[in-house]
Amino acid sequence: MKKVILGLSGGVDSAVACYLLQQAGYAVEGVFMRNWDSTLNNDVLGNPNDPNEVCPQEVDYLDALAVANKLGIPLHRIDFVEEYWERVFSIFLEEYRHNRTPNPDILCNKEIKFNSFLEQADMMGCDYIAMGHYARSVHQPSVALLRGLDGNKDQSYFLCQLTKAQVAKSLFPIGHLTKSEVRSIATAIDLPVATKKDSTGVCFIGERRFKAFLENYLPHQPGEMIDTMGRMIGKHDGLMYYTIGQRHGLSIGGPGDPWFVIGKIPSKNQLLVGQGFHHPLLYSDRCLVMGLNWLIDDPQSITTAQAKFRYRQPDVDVVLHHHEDGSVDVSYPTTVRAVTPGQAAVFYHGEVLLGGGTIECVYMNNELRPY
RNA sequence: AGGGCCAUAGCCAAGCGGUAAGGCAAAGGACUUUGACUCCUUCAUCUCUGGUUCAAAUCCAGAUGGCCCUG
Repeated sequence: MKKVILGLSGGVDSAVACYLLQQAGYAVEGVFMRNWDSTLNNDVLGNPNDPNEVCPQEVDYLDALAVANKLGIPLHRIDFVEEYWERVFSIFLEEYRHNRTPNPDILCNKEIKFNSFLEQADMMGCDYIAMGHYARSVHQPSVALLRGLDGNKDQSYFLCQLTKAQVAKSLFPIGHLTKSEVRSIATAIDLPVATKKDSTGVCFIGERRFKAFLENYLPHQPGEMIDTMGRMIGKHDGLMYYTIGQRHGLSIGGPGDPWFVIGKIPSKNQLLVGQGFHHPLLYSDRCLVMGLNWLIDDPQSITTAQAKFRYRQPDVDVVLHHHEDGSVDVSYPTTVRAVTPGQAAVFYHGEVLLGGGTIECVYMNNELRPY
């Protein structure tokens, strides 16, 4: 009997994954990861949780425990608070300091869930690890990672930094199901978390009022908001608190269309703002992607693909031009709104995830965008 | 000092005697394992004081505030 170590989060998805693994004949053990300590990590501002109540993380643990009991598997608890801080959160903050918009959950998957966790699981003598992601792994005849079948929930975007070795060790038991199918299985077998609301927010940290949350770690650096004519439109609290294409939180009232963040000028600590969802400066037709990770054999041979520049964004047809240093120029003649440095560009051929990297800089008609 | 114009929510702004449109911002919610976007909901008795009228943001008088022109 093959042994699987499953990440049990306390949510429905991993719970149903557990059940499906059992049905498939695996010996399953659960691991609850604890990667964030609000007190230790000074997570105070923007934290909606009443410090006097049982914290949501404990609730999740108890839910995971209830699921483990219901399904009759052992549940272990592992603490990666330190690893998470050093290998995910500190990089996350560093990116913000550079006025970029990082994607912590991609790093978390790469460094924690499919690395630290995998190491632990190996020590526990497992054949595979499993997670409740909406994505599919293929091991034979060759290793591949596919999109989740539920187009609305597909989470393969977050897995773009996994190596083939990691995918080869991973099972995604719910990747071929839709969310509603997962819910009905959960209901059918009477799981205690069958109707629990989906969790969102940075994984392991949870919902936060984001700007306030960042203020715990990145102090204010007030400056001006200006429009493309150089007119002062308002004040900002720090370039790092804003992302390209953002509308809310600018507090710019008055006539005309809503205002959006359309650029950053770090040398003057100025935030560039413009009116209208379709402001021309928000659009680009090319970007440079670095830090690429490929899940296929001959990446150089890939010259066209579909891509996502943000989670849940519709696919965009792109043309890839590979540089010698491994970076890739990605062109998208159809033009895309708010492609943002720090976010991931993830490439697909149909269902297959080819690989992905981090957006470094963005161009329109060969002109660098001030992002 | 004369003359003219204007005064509606945090900001723009409809309304022209019949019981306050809309947009921006903000707040709350939905969506979402990043960050955004998007969607939904909420948000004024009309500068003040008198008067005319069954009825006034809408008419009249005065006050206050702001803008413009003339000396």
